[in-house]
Amino acid sequence: MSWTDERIEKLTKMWEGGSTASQIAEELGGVSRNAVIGKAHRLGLKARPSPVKANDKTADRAEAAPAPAKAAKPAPEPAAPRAAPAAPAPRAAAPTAPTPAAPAPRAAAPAAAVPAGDAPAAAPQPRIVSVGPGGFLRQGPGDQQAPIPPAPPRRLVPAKPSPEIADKTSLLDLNDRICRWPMGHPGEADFHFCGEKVNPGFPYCVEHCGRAFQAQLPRGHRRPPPPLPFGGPRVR
DNA sequence: CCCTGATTCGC
DNA sequence: GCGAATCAGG
Repeated sequence: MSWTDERIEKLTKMWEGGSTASQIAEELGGVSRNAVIGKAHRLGLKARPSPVKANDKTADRAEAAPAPAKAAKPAPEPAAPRAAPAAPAPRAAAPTAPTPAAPAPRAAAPAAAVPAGDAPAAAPQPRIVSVGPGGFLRQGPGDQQAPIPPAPPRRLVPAKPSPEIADKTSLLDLNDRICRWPMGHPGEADFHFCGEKVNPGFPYCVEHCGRAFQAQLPRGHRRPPPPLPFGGPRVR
């Protein structure tokens, strides 16, 4: 697969929307998670909370002697790696949380680059109450402007499996007082459980206890095994 | 182990 | 430019 404009667009959209690289890769199809990340970086749209990049400890005091015991590898010159990434904003450590780029007062275009080095004026920033999942900003009820990155498009799942089993005993309905004898095949839409009142002391109702527990007959008098509750192993 | 994103580097 | 391999934190 190649990176067509459409695919790039989708990647960009999902990436900025907060989808994980895996989700994006799955959605696009034909590409791996790594491919998505690599492409995203090449496109210049990086910058999302990375689980591994949270490092930012101020150097600490009372910590001198212990040997670093690190860098078992090449450890080349710290400077001059590869293509010098135009480090845009080496701004001093901001005391506040690293919230997403403050919405520009004018052009609301979510530009990837934030070269604005020094903006002394405190722009009419919306009052940020909290940061929701995906990094979008919650605002106070009085604030007008809608949150610009709207809720990230997460994958949706149906609230209910299907109306067919709505009145049937599902896995979640099981307790130790109702018969858990399976009806149908697991994985199928109408799979459910017996749901009858249990035979006290047993996990099944009286009827299914009769199926589950059978007297051991003397050798030579065994009957062929009863049909398995699931109808036997299924072949896919 | 699983997940995540970041980085490297041969192609 | 691409992406597998690798790294490293959660």
